[in-house]
Amino acid sequence: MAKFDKLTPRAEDYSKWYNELVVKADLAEQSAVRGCMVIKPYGYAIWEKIQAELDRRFKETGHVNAYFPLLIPKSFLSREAEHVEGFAKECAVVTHHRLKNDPDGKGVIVDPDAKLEEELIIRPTSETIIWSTYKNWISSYRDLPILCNQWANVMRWEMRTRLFLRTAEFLWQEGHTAHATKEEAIAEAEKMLGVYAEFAENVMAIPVIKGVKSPNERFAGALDTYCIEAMMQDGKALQAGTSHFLGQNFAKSFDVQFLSKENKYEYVWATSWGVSTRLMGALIMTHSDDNGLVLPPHLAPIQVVIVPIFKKQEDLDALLTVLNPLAENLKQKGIRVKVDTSEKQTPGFKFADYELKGVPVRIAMGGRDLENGTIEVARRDTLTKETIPFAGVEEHIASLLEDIQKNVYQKALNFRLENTREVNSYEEFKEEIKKGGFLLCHWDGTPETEEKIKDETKATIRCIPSKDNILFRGENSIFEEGKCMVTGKPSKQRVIFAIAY
RNA sequence: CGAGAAGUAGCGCAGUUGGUAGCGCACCACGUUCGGGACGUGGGGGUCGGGCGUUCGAGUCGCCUCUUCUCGACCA
Repeated sequence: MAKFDKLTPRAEDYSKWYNELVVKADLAEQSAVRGCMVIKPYGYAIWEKIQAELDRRFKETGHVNAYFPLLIPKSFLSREAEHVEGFAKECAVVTHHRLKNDPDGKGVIVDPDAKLEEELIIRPTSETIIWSTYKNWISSYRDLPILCNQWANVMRWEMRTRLFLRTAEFLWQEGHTAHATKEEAIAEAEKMLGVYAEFAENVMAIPVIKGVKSPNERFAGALDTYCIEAMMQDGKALQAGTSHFLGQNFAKSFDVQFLSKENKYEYVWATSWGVSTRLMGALIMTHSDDNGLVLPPHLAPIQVVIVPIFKKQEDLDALLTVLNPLAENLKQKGIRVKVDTSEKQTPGFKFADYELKGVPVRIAMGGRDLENGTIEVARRDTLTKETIPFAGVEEHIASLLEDIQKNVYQKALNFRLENTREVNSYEEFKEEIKKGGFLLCHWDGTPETEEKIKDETKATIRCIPSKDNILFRGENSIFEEGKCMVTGKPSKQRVIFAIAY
């Protein structure tokens, strides 16, 4: 046995485990630029699956893709007061448009003569540039609604970054819609939250809680922020997606009005919604184990890897006479298969490596199997393997993939349910929050109380959950009225507190 | 921005009192291996983050500087 670096176990150092896994599973790495990551082909393949699945859902709900510029005039950002307040501290600014040779002869310097008339900021989000554009697109109620999405990169100059979870530059999609009525805009924001939740659960196998953000956690410039929240294996919460009802804030800031059927000018109602490469972090921290990544089959770039075990070329040739048709049959069923015939590594290395990369199903076949008409099938989620008859293995694999998809979801849901509890006093809360997980508590609805809790315990309100969530097993009093655990004032329902990423 | 740590081969690291820059992995060649991270032999690869200084001589000592990581602060 050769020496090789095993992952740091989760129990030893969760944060270290995550960092190592991202790099060793070939998902991403640090780049030469602080805070910016290189997403490697394997990681990007997963992101492409995420994109494809989401994009299809956006189209199905009537949205179209467009592209707006990377650079935003500085003055645009300040049009909406809360918006600028939220983002100003983390904007990269373009001030010049030319370099020139350093007179010292060492490299280049910024040409002071090339200073921009108006400085440009690299988008931290695109509401302002989009609403300045929508002004030109909208004049009548007949122009509405506008249902645009864009796939783009954005930049937020974060102090501390972590691959996928918080990077200075990240990839995302941002939907920006314009509506004639408040009701329609709210319905849109809620609909897209539903799309995110369905996608997270069915494709990513991540159970999420749908809810509304408290005022403290609301998007800068929104009237309401809806969100899906997930629980990571260390008991911390991760916001996996948000959808905002923006009211008429941006329409007023950019003077976007339409003439109604009644021939009256009205301001347009807006929403925006987005998910980012942070979902990759959620994916990793929801399912993976000490052996590496665990991918839900619906997202895995390789769903089934076939590893022939051979000594000589003729052994491989013999195996391939059955394995190539098998791979072909699986492809016919729409299954993503790789046959790894490389001689560069031994089978044992390949087994460990595909485990590290989270491939859901591994098939191995050697000379012995060939004689016996059997094949070895191993599943990544349970780390179990079985030797089964070769005949009819395709059907077995197809249903196995579905089993794995369901199992990883169920496992994550069970974990969340086991780590969600009701807490009634602030004293109890201070103790319980140290153990991690979601705490369901009564809160008086004031930012002051939330702030106090945050200062004293680091926990924040992740969301005010809506009723269509599985939050708890059995009896609970989540949606009953009660008294705030801190102030004793009345509370309409319990909210979710947690330490968040 | 505060505290700590670290920059030496592609990666991970060692380098004692200042004296010709090394190890493991990876890479290349050949051979043996191959059912859970194989092995042997041979080979290629370096501006020791950068600058200045001390010294006959600096990876090593001093000063300056740049960068990265971890933990805080910050994070709509």
